[in-house]
Amino acid sequence: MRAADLPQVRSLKLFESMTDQNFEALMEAAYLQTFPAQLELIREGDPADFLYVVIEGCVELFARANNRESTLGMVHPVGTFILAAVLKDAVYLMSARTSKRSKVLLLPSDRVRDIFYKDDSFSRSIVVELASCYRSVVKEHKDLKLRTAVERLANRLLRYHVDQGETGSLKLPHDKRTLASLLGMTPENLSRAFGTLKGYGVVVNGGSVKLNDRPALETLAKPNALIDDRTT
Amino acid sequence: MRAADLPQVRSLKLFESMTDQNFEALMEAAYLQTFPAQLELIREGDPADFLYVVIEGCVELFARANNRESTLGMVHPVGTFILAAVLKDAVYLMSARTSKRSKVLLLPSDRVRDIFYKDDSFSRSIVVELASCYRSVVKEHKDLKLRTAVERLANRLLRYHVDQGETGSLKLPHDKRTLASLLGMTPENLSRAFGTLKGYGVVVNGGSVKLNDRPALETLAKPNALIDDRTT
DNA sequence: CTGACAGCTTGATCTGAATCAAGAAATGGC
DNA sequence: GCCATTTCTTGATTCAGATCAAGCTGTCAG
Repeated sequence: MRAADLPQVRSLKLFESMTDQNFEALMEAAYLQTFPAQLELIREGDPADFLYVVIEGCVELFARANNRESTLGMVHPVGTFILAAVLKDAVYLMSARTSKRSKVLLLPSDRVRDIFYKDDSFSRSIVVELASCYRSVVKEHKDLKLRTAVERLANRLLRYHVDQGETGSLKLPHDKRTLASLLGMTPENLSRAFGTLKGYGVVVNGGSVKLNDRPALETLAKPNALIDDRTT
Repeated sequence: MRAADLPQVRSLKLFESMTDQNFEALMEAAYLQTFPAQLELIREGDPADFLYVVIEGCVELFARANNRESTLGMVHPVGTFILAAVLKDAVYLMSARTSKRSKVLLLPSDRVRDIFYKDDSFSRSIVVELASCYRSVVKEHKDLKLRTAVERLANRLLRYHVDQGETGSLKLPHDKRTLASLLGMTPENLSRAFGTLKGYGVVVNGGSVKLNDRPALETLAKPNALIDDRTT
């Protein structure tokens, strides 16, 4: 990878406190690449050759089985994916594709494991990242098992709203097809769910959403820190 | 805790390669306790004061929201639970109760974090354990999103069958109520799902299940290593 | 043995969500 | 700008699974 890209990568939380020597050893074998939209980066079942870090753009994690496909998560800058597979030297459980043009850092997994065991600071960052990813999936799982489709959508809108600065309106960060799959429903059903939310002050216009009656929406959504909070 | 219990704990994979000194420091503040069935050990939302290790018995992990309750997992010996909350010093995302009389090891979480940072061998074991838990939840999530209720039950039966030595019959390890919740369905629907599986050679008698037509059951279940395999 | 109770099953019905089938609206290429 | 393609919405219908309501079965205390 090019030397000009190094400072940008070095400043990521994952790498900032590791030693220069180990950082160089890690980057020596790394690739920083820009991929077009809709490119399949990894396929579930393949051995975990690289750890991926999304630097710019957005990557969709998904899985297939029984002729069905489901979106399991969206990774935004700066986030990693398939960390557990790399640490365990196992196969990927999820596939990944870019959802828009994206800059992605690829770190060879044997190198990551080497330095994980050498560099205490790096291993701590990794563990925090891994624990966070773990808790995110648990929250997703609770969301799916304990809520109806409309409740999931309502809470998701409230989350995006907070992410985007609580201005009373928000932009959907993904197309509705993807959002539907992420929320565990069909696109048709997402449309209808938006219809239901009209009664709670939710006005949709393409990818723009206005929340005109937050109290009503929250009464419906019943947001729960143990499912919706991104930080803990 | 009593000195007599130490060797048993020391031999657990999580602790076997750490230094004596660190092991003693960890155990000094630990409790090894036996709890009766149906005792709530932790409640979601509480701060993670202890890391739990199930030594004997069985512990159910579950969560509540919106007047609904769902079983998220069952922990058998020797398994840990709420490791991520302990490492992140955050609140528990799940509640836990004993499903039968159980012997459980409680490790104060500040002590676990201290020694995690001091003892390389321990931290590696922890990371492997954490990565494994993470991958398990991802698999659960895929199971729920990509399969119907009958498919989930069929695959679960095949899993128990393998766990118990592929003798052609198996014992359900939990009562049907719990199994239903674990599989994301109601007890009534579990009954009906067993009814459907009769056509595939599945004969149920209380907690005993016979699989009389494995090929048919597998055709229905379409087991998938990336969802069902426990080891990778 | 008997009654009470929990756990499970079965049947009837209802409901949330998927599917099927058109349209409508946005998007992109030329 | 205009057509072609994709994305989204809307309506009709079907289906899986939840809920409601009895009934059944095994267990256990007395």
